This record gives sequence, structure tokens and C-alpha cells, in this order.
Amino acid sequence: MSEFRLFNTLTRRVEPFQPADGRTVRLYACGPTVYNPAHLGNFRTFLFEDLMRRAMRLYGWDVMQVMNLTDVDDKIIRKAAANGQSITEVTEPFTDLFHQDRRYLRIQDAEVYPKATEHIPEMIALVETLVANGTAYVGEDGSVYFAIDRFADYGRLSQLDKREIKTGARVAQDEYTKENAQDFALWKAAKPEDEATGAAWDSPWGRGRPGWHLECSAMAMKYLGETLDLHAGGIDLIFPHHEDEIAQSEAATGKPFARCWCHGEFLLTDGAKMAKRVGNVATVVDLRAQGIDGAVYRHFVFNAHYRKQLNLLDDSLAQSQAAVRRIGTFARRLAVASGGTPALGDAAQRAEAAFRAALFDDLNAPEALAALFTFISDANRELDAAGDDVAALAEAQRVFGVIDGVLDLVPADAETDAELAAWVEERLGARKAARAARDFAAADAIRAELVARGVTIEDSAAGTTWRAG
RNA sequence: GGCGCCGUAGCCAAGUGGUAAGGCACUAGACUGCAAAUCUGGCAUUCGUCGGUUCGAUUCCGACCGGCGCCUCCA
Repeated sequence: MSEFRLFNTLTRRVEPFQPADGRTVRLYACGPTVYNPAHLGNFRTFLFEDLMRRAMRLYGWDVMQVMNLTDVDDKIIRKAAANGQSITEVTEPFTDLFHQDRRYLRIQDAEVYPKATEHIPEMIALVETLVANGTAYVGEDGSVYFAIDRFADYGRLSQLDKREIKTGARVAQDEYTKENAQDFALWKAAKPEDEATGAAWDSPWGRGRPGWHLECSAMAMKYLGETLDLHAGGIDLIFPHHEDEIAQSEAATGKPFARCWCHGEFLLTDGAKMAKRVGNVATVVDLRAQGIDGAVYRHFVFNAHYRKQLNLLDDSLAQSQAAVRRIGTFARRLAVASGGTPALGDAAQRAEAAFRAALFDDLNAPEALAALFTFISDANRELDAAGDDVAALAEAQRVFGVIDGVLDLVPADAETDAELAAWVEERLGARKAARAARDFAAADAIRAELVARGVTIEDSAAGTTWRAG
């Protein structure tokens, strides 16, 4: 079997990847901050990670994936304070929504979804280690900072040494007391709004709360050990988030924090980064409201490589919808076929080989998708030949199962309301009678009625079927 | 200002030092009473522009033009 290759941000190269123990991939993926609905850009990253975990399982490894839920941070506290709520009251509904959304997009469950607020002791212990070994210091107000000049490797992931900080960039506007402007907070001394919203805990340095980066280090190491096989996230997290995770983790353990880092590129909307501040966000709730199947968004995302920016345009989802419809049509046809041809079996084997090769080569989803569509074309042709090779058909079904087990692109049968279904059935009955009487004008008039309500019909030897949309 | 990415047909988008996957759309034909679905064929002598290296570049190098992102809110 070909080796599994991934682009490693640490080396900026595609290189062979395998779990340290040869069996189980210990994967940490940065999750959402649950203070508002995650948008489609966030989900592009989560989908890339879903593809990654499914590809690894196909390869034969087990995956132990941890995705954190950030449920205490500045924005959450601000929102809670503004609403007179506790941070939990803010985060719980959005945590639920996150899970609903990701299920709609068919993102598989991670093994663990740890919450920051449930790992305060682990975080405090990590900070104590850093204070004890001198890489962290306590500020006048009881906040604790990481001293980046005491960690020689600082900046390796983001290649900081090659950068110059922009003149006038946002530096040192922090209201906390730091020795060096670029030192980052491990622990933040509690302020009145922290206490008011339930975002303050006792610590050796007084009341306070964790800094942004701390939770990931503490929870990753708790569930996956001191050295992860792989750490993934959005490209914007390279600096400072992941850089700081590496610093605080490695300064504490003396061991590499992650053997490989993978970052997914951004989703743009009409040429601009999808972000709340830009005001161009779309959410899964929007998708559902438009009746767009999760498989459609999966196709849109997988149609581009994860390391390239992807632009969501007006007709992007319509194009994916058409593509996914073809996959669904094929899936149904393959499922009910009674036999194939020897060439069908050959096509299936070619497809599987091409699919695996593409997927294992740095998750080349567009090429994997091409393998799928080539297979669909080949298989449709063979199915038209109506052969009786049962083994070949079984092979084709097996391969399609393998491919769709990763991509998961067969659209769900549209849930049509009973009222519409009853009406359609009644109309189809009338049309059948008209056709039997060879009154095609009447039959076509009925079809026009159906089309007007978005119903497409298909006549075949087995009878007439229909679908909404 | 520093760092990085990208520019392939109407649209989306892979890819390679030896002459361009796949999808959507469109289009001709087959099938169909007509459609739909499916099949067959057509659809970039060309990969932002200009130079260079090379027997040969879309693929390597340089310049330029255009777009995007990061530089401590950020998937």
C-alpha cells in the first residue's frame, strides 16, 4: 500500500505520516468557541478534519480524535456580562447547536469533546510547572505569563524569525502587566465581570481564568499524551495560537508537542474571508433553511484541496447540488441492480486504487472525487449493458461503499410532507390513466403541474418515480 | 512594511519538465409518445503577462500585473 502523506506546517513540505505506535493516530483538532453559531468557514476546517480522520481509518489506523470546546474566553464573558448571564448560559445552547450542525454535515463524532471549564485543575497544574521551571512568571496583578525569550524554539512553526512586526501593529495593548510585549497570558487575573459571569476560579495566584492557548495544551496532553501524532486546525491558528501551544507544552515537558501540524485554508465569500466582522457569514442553519443537503456542502468543500482558499460564490452550491444528485442517482441504481459485467468489476478496482492513491497523497479530495465520477461513468455504461455477473456487481457495490464511506456524498431522500406526496400520487395516477389512453396532451399537462411545484418525474419500465427538486 | 498563498476552459477545480483529471453549464446524437435518468460524441494547440534556463515549460528561475490571507479577535 502506498504511504500516507501529509503536508506538515513545521517543515512546509509534504512528508510521510504515520502514528508513533503504528496503530492509533492521536489527533487533536481545535474546535469552536461556543458563543455564537459556527459559520461555514469554520465548518470547512472541521470537514477537512473529518476527511482526514475517515481517510486514516480507511488506511487501516484507528483514530483517537480530541476536539476541544472553548467555553470560557473574552468574547463569551463579554456576551454573558452584556446579557446578565453566566458563561454557561451562553455556551450551552451554542454547544448543542454545534453538534446539530456538524451532524447535518455528517461530520463524524470525535472520541472526546473536552470543555475548557471542566479542565481547570489540569491547566493550573501546567502553569505551575512552567512557573516552577522559570519559563513563566507571575505579574503584579496575579496574572501569569509565558516568557517567550526563555523558550529558544519560539516562532519555529510560524517562521517568526523571517518576519518583521508591522509598524504600529497591535502590540502591547494588553491591559495586563507583562515583562515583554509579546509574552502571552497563561492565566488571567479575575476581573469583576469574570466573577459576575462565573468565569473565575481559585488558583495559586489568586482568582482568575485560563488564557486562550492553555486549554489546548492541557487537554491535548491529558487525553493524547505529551506528544501528539497530529495537530490540526485553521491556517489562522498557526500564529499565535499554535505557536504558543508549542511553547507552553514543550517548555513543560521537554518533549515535542506534536509530530505533525496540518492547517486548512480559508473559505472566502465573494472573494473575502468569511468572518463575522466582514459580515459575510453563512451558517448551517442557512443551509437547512434553503433545503440544501449536508452532502452538497461536503461536495463543495471536497471539490477543492484543503490547502487552497475556496471561494463560496452564488452558484457554487447549485453546482455541487447537481453533482451530488448524480451520485445519489447512481447509488440507488447500483443498489437495486441485479448483475453487472466483468468490465464493471475492473472499473471498480481501478476506481478504488485511484481513490486511495489520491486520498493518501495529502488528502487530495478533488482527485478522489474525480476517481468517483470516472467510476460512475464507467459503471453506468456497464450497468446499461445489463450483464449477469453477480460477483462484479458485488465488487462495484463494495467499492462504492468504500468511497462513500469517506466522502459521504449521497444526498438523503428529501423528506417530503405527506400532503405533497398524496397530491403527487393522485396526479401520477391520473397521468398513468391518460397515458394508457394515449392522451399525451393530458399526460403532459399533468407533468407541467408537477414541475410547477418542483416535482421531477421519471418513467421507466418499472413504473414512474418522482422526486422533489 | 514583513511573511505566505493563488491566477488552468462560461463557472468550480486537479495535475505534470514532454505537450492539460473530474464536476457544473452548454451542445449534437441514442433511448423515450414527449420528458427525466442514462449512454455516445463535442466543448482550453492551451494553463495571468513578459523574459530566462532547457532538446522541450503550463510545470523550474526572474520581473511585472491581478486577487487573497497572516503579522496576537480569528477555522
